[in-house]
Parts: sequence; C-alpha cells; structure tokens
Amino acid sequence: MAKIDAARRAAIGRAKRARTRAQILEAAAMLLTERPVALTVDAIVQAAGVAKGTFYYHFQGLDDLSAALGATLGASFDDLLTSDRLDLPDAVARLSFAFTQFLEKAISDPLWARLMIQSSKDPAGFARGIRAHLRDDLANAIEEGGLIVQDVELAADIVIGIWLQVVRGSLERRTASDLPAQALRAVLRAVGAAQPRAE
Amino acid sequence: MAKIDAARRAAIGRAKRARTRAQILEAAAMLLTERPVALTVDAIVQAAGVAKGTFYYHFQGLDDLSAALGATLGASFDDLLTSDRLDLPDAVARLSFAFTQFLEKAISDPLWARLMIQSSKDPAGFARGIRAHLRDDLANAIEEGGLIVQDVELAADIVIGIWLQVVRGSLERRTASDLPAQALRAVLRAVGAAQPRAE
Amino acid sequence: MAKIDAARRAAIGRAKRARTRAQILEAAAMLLTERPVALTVDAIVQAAGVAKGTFYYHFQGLDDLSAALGATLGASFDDLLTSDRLDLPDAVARLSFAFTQFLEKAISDPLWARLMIQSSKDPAGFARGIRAHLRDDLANAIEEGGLIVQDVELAADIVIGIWLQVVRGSLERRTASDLPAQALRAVLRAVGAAQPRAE
Amino acid sequence: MAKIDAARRAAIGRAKRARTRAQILEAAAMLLTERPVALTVDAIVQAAGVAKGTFYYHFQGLDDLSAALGATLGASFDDLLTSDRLDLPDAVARLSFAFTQFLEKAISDPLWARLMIQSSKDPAGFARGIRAHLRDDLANAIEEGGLIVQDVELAADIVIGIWLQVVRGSLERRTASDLPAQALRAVLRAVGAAQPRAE
DNA sequence: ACCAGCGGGACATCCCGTTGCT
DNA sequence: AGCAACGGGATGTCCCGCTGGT
Repeated sequence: MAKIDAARRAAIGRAKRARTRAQILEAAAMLLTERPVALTVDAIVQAAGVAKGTFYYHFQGLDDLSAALGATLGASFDDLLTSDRLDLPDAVARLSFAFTQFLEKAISDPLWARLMIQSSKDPAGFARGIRAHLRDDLANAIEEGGLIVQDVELAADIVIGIWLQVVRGSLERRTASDLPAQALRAVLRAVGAAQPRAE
Repeated sequence: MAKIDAARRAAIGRAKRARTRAQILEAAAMLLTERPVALTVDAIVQAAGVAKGTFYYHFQGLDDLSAALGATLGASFDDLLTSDRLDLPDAVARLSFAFTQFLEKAISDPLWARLMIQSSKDPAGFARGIRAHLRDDLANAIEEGGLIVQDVELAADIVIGIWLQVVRGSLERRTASDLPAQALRAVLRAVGAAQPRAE
Repeated sequence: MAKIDAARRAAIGRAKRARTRAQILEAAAMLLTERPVALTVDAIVQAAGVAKGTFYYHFQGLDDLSAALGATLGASFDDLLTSDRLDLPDAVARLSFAFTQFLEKAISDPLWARLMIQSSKDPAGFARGIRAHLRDDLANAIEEGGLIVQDVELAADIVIGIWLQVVRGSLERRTASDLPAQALRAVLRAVGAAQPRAE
Repeated sequence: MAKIDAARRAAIGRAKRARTRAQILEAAAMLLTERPVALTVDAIVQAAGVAKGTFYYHFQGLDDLSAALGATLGASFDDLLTSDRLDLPDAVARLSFAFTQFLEKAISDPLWARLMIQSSKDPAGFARGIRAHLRDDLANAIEEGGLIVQDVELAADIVIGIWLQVVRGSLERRTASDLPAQALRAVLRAVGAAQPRAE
C-alpha cells in the first residue's frame, strides 16, 4: 500500500510538475509577444501565478527557459514537416511545401510567429537547424539544375528574409487570403526556380 | 560687443557640445553592435569616457539617445540617396539604385549595418520613412505595368526582407564581391520586374 | 490537509511579514524625527537592518511607506478616542476630552508628536480626518450656543493651531506639568466656550 | 577718464549684480510656494533664467540662499512694524497691532505667507527674532497684570499657533473680510487679555 | 558678472537568485 | 513541488558644485 501510494503520488507529482512547467512556459511566451520589455523572471512568475522559487525549481534561469522555449518551438516543426514531405519528388517541391507550411502556421498562430521572429535574431539558436534543412533542399535543387542562384547561402538568405518580413507584415496588417501562395511564387522567382505545377 | 561675445560664446559652446555629443553617440552605436541585449547608460559613459552627468546633460535619457541615433542614421540616407536619383528614368531603376546603394553601404560599413538591423525591429522608427519611399517606387512601378506582384505591401516586404537577411548574412560570412548585383537580380525577379539594362 | 497547510503557511508568512514591516515602519518613524529633511530608502533600510529589496517587497516605494505611516498614526487615534468619548454630555466636553488626550499623548510620546507635526503639512493626509471630527464637535457646540466664534473653520484653525504650536514648544522646552490643562483653558477661552466643570 | 570708466562700470556692475541676485531670490521664493519638491539649484536657475555658475557666484549654496531669503523676509518686518508702534500705550496694544499687521500682510501677499510658514519650521531661523519681540510684549503685558496666562512661552505658542494656522487656512479657503479682527479677538481671549478699545 | 559644459556621487527602483518552511 | 520572504547588486535618473572661457 505504501508502495502504491508512492507510485500514485509520483505520478500525480509528475503530472503537476508538467502542468506548472507548462504554465510558466506559456506565460513567458505570452510576455515575449508584448512590446518592449526584456523578459524578466518577476514578470513571468506574476503572469504564471506562481512563486519565484517555483520558477527556479523548474529552470536554471532565464537562459534555461529560453532554451526550453526554443525546444518547444522545435517540437512544433515536427508537426509541420511530417515525414510525407520526404516523399515529394524534388527539392524545389520540398522547399515549397516547407515554406508554405511555415507561413500558414505563422498566419494562423501569431504567438508562434512572434516567437519565431524573436528567435531569428540569435543565429546560434534552433533557427540554425531550420537553415540547415533549407540549405540541404537548396543545394539539391542547385545540383538538379533548377535554380538560377548558385550560391546556397545567398539563396537561403533570400528565402528566410522573405519569410521573416512577410510574417512581420502579416502581424501588422490584414493579410490577403492567398498571401502564402503569392509569397511562395515570389520566393521561387527570386531564386530562379521553375514554378511547381501543384503546391 | 555684447553681441559678439554672445555669438562667440555660443559658437564655442556649440563646438564643444557637438564634440561630446558625438562621442556619446559613437560609443552608443559601437555598443549596439555588440552582443548583449540592452544598452546601458553606464556602459555608454564608460565607453565614451565621460561622466554620467554629462550624458544627462546632452540627452534626456535612453529614449532620447535612441531617437538621436535614429536621426543620425536618417541623416546618412541623404548621403546615399542624392538628388540625382530622381533623374533616373523609371521607378524600377530608382528602386534598383537605392537597393544597391543601401547594400553596398551596409557591406562597407558593418556598424551602420548593425544599427539598421537593430532599428528595423521598431516599425515606428525612422525605418518607416524608408519603407514609405520604397512603397512610392513600387506603386509607380506597378502602375507602369512593370511588376508581377500587384500588392505594394507584399512587394515592400519582399524587398526589405531580402535586404535585411542578405545584410545579416554579409555580417556573418565573407561575401562574394558581386553580392549586391546578385541580390538585386533576385529582388527584381522576386517582384517580377524586367531586368534593368544597366545597374 | 492542503487547507491546513495553506492556512498555516499564510499565518507564518503574515507573522514574519508583519515583523519586518513593523521594523521598517519603526525605523522610518525614528528617522522622520531627526533633523535632515528627506527620508531616504537607504537610511531606512540601514536603520531597520534589512536589505533594499526587502523594503521594496513590503512597500511600493516611499509614497507607499508614507501612506502606511499615516495609517499607523490613524490607528493610534482609535486608541486615544475610545468610544466612551461619545458618552460625554455636550460637544464642548467631547472637544476638551479629545484635545487633552492628544496633548498628553504628544507630551508622553515625542516621536508620535513629531510625526503628527510632520503630517500636519499635508492637508490631504489623514489630518483631514481629525479636522473633520473636530469640525463636527465645533459645529455642534456652535448650534448649542456655547461658542463666541461662529465660523467653524476659524474655530478649527484656532484649536489646531494652538495644539500644534504647544506641541512644538513641548518638544523644545521642558513643559510645566499642568500644560495640558492650561492649554485647554486657553483654547476654550479663544473660541469663547464656557469652562467645563470637570475635565 | 579711466577712473570715471571704472567708477561707472562698477556702478553698472553693482546694479546688474543686484538685479540678478534679486532674480534668483525671486525665483527661489516662487518655487518655495509650489507644492512638493525640495528646492533644487537646477530648478532655481532655470526659473530665474540664469546659468548655474551665476547662482554660485551670488550664493555659496542652498543654505546661503535660504539665509538670504530669510533676510529678505526680515527686511519686510521693518515695513510692517514701523517705529510708531512703539508709541502705543501698552503691551497688549502693541501686540495687537503687530498681530493684525502680520495677518493682513499674509492675506494680501500669499507668497510672503507661504515663505513665513515654511520658515516657521526652523526654530533657529529669523522666526526666533519675531518670537523674541513677541515674548517681550507678552512679558510686559503679564507684568502689567493684563493677562490670565502667566507663562510667557505658553502665551507665545498660543499667539504664534493661531497666527500660523489661520494663515494656512486663508491660503486654502476664501477668507471672511473681518478675519484679522476675529482672529485677534480670539488671541486676546486665549491669553486672557482685556479687549483693546481700538485696534 | 555671467555662462556652457562637465565630473562625481546620491538616490529610487527593479530584479535576480537564495533560503527556510510546508 | 511549491511558496513567502529576503539579500545583494545593477541601473536609470537627478542634482550639486567646479572649470574654463569671455
């Protein structure tokens, strides 16, 4: 019985722990989308409705929390880029698929969009992983002779640059319903890719 | 004689004032390009070699200094976009000229580039003026039937997005010597403009 | 059990909190009685033996502390003007009772006296409440036909003025043992009240 | 001629000096009447329209300025208590004359009134001189057997207390036209003096 | 006699990370 | 797992008094 109690208690504890952690992460994400102030622990714990000690029980500090936020974002990529993407015939199609997925996600989830923009400023963050994937697709596309731009880094900057700024625009203005399609066509023209038949 | 005294005194004061003010502004600009997030008064006055009181004699506070930095950047635009730009035949040519000027300036002056990137985050700052100019050129180009993209805001986002990200890339990597030309061609393709004959 | 935990925790927290809060308030009150003009946070926390952060944990700032000090003073009035004052037969007797109580309290507790004098400068503070009570008694006395002075505000100024200055005098000089009685008689003569039979 | 020049210049200089000094004093007095802030040199020089160096040319510092302000106030007493006061027959009449003069001055010159109130907090200031004069009159009145109150200090506190508070009241409220007369009668009753036949 | 500019330091405020308790 | 309270320190702001110049 003591054993059962301990096990149940542990399970409950784990669940509670996860819930509080999520509360803190959510509060931090919420605050990151608001205008000016640098994220402060005090603000986070107040927004999350927990005590300071609780924050430091779950995270080492602000850096740790930022890393955790990044991991949360990273996990969302798996949802966006499901394995069936790999079945696509060529690199340009994969790139188009990913670009569209990311843009639609950003438009439908402004909070996620703001976090992505915030994170784009740190080249050492998880944005590196995205860029690496993008570079692979672009390198393949260049090998397949499908691009005018021959410099992989320049091509990546073009794709990322358009994505970031279009997302910023979508946060500030009402967006046309076909914005993702328009933006994608502009990207493909920019890197000099033949238009994909179907998106 | 009193008049001369006042005039001379003012002139001397202005010279001294301008020198110290410039020192502070320069130090602040220098610090803005370095990693850490927040510009602090202590760091600025230490870098500028002046006392805190001197900082507050010249500026109301950090906000005022930011505004002054913005004004300094704004003044640099006049140097880049001289009046002879207006002699260019069509809107696409003017846009190409401005894009190339800005990109070459960013590559040759990394500090200026970093300031521009920092400032791009604040949509209410002087970046608005640049965007307004850009929008004018794009609207004209669309009227002249020279663009595929028909949405001025989207076209502006594309141009600015490529510019910002290419500049970021140039700060982190060695850039090819023909980067401005390549980037310009990508921009023109992206918005669907006919290539200009001469750059 | 969770309930008990929360209750006990709150009780313990309250006790600790109240102790430290009282320390800070006491230190601030002590400092207010000393010469220099301005109450500073540094001086308060040093006198109270706590850290600056602790001060700002308990109070929003200096203004908040001033308000708290005022509330402390206000609470002391309840001790002075107990409900049995209301049993007194007429307004002049009630006024005499309150005046004497306040004056004896001031003489026996110089720190309290200094705080009262300090606070008298702010007409918007809690001194307003005292004045309101005094005005009530005086208005009643005038209605009962017991005063020569017919203007309530003037009468209040006379009573308060004598009280404040006599208290100031008692802080600077040795006071005669029958000072409260003498002062009270002067006040009653000033407003033109018949002498009360018993004080 | 050089001599004449020097003399004239000195005369002009003295005049200018006096004018600037007066400007500073006036600005300081003006600021003292405004609500909360402690008098600061910066505020004074800005209000006076002179430079900081000028302030320190005329005054040693804030303490010196306060002393000068006190002297200015003191000088105003000579205007109020002209020598013909000494011709009055008895001490009570002299006291009544002075009280009325001071009160009428305060009502007609609120700035002067505020300065007096401010200064009353410092027992070492020029208020001491006034109190000394008052004590003389009161002591004489007691000797002449004209007062009920036998303690000179207490009598002085009563007179000063009523004066200060009535003046405070006149600054905050509209005052009845016969306020000085009413207040004087209250004072005389308070100290137990026979009413003077003529004021 | 007056001024512009500056150095140095005091102060209020904010915020991070720790501690002891449950 | 969570909380209330606290210590310590960094930062923005203000302001005094001095300096060199005319």
